[in-house]
Amino acid sequence: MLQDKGLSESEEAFRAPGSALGEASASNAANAPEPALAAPGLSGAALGSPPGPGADTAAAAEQTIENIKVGLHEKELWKKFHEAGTEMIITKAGRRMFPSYKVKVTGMNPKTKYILLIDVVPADDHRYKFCDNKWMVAGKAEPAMPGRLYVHPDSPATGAHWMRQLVSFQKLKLTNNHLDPFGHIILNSMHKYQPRLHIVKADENNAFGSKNTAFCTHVFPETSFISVTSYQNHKITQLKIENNPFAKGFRGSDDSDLRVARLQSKEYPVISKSIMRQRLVSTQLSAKPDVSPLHGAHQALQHYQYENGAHMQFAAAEPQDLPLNTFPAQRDSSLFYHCLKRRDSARHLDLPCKRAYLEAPPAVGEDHYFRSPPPYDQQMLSPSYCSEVTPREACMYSGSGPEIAGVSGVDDLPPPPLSCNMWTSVSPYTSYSVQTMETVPYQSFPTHFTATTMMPRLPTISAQSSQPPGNTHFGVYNQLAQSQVRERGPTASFPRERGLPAVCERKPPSPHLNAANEFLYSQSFSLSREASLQYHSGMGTVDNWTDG
DNA sequence: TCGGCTATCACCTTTGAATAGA
DNA sequence: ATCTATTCAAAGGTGATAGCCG
Repeated sequence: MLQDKGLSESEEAFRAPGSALGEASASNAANAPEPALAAPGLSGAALGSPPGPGADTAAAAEQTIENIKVGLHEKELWKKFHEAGTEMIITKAGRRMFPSYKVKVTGMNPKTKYILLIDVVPADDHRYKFCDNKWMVAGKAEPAMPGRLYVHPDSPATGAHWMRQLVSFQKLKLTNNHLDPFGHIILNSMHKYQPRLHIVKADENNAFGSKNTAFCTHVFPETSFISVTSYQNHKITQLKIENNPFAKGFRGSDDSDLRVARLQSKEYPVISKSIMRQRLVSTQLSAKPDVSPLHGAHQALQHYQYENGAHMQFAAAEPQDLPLNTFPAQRDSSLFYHCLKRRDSARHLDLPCKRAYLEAPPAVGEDHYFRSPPPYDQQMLSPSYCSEVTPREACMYSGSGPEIAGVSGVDDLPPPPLSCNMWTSVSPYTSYSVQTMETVPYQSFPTHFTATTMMPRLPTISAQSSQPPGNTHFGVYNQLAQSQVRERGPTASFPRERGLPAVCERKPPSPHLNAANEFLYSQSFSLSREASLQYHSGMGTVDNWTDG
């Protein structure tokens, strides 16, 4: 839970132009249900605090999803980690991210309901090793893990709700357990990943996967990280210890070492035996040939069939012998990556092992997986498309009924609970190309930017199966795991908001929880793969959704 | 042999219930 | 009777460490 101090700092910073909160925003109208007349930019009321009741009507008429701006909380902290090469521990039981992913959202329609979710996609197709105090490519990436989404527990909620306070994803957990039953995001160790925030509109005209679903995607390059099972870079270890309150127990004597080291102008202070050991290990590693021992072992997995995998590639990244911070530090943190129609749908891999896993998950049936993302149109990259209003398609899970979509008609009631975690599917590695907008939209789009999808890991298990095109299947797995129950279960009452109530993290227990969970667990969806779509500044809508 | 993974540990924060006081 | 503040124990998160495993 974020401390009051942190929140106030955050909001203060957010109100300031060019503040430490990186912002990302979409522009250009695209969504049919809303008039596409919004002027770019935000009103003052939209910044920092939700508009008052009087402003709602006007705001509702003008605010479209492309006007949504997202600021990364604790951007400076993220930058610190990024510059050192962020590492995130992954464990079998799941480990939280630190820094945690928290954002400030503005520009939403206060009365429209939105779903906020995060996915974590591979930043490239390499496996890394830490050698000579830096990360180096150690081979080809292992097959991607089952793609999962972390849906914010408050979803769906009104724009006013999201804008009222920081939106915290601090309970998101990362795991390396391929059979993880808790809905944590599954990653491969020693791989580089990029978290992405998706905002999906969920009003009655845009009900969670229905036609014209609008969404936008926000990526903060400084939140990229390499997943590890134990820290490799002692600098990261120290940053974690210094900044993570849970690790306060490891401060102590090291602090004196740090002070001494600073006095001695050492770049890397001598901290502890473990750090010394790490250095020795790193030194030893540096003498090893740059070969991934697992590479060969996973060759067989490269046959997994898939399609519609996202293509995303950080243009500035040099895969060879790079420190983690391959994103230029000077780059605007609010880079916005366009979601594009995938052009190269013929790119397939056949991975029997992975497929077998996906088709027979331990606790979830096949129907609970996303199977296919919609295609994306690369042409959306062209500025000439920006003002067009054409059918769009988003690869988004869908729900049937207002309960899940949050279309209750009573905006200010607590939104019905939605599972925090869902199975999506896995599209094994493809390459990725990334569209970066920085602060000058629609310029300098690299030509290699072929395609991205909002859910690049949407599975395509049945891509070449008997399932006809246009009827690909989306499945949703709901996390019913004890962790989630514990986090949001009936015992998680709210006698009062201790500490900070200003973070969208906890919500009162709801009697609808089980129903929603069951719904999500059992529902499966499909969407037309042939539907055309266009993305405007990372926003898309869904056409031709069909319930499975 | 070695790099990566896992279980376990001590330490710390967070959380929520219980209690006391206003 | 209600609300607020304080206390405390349990739960949970952290990095460190040793040992296992492929």
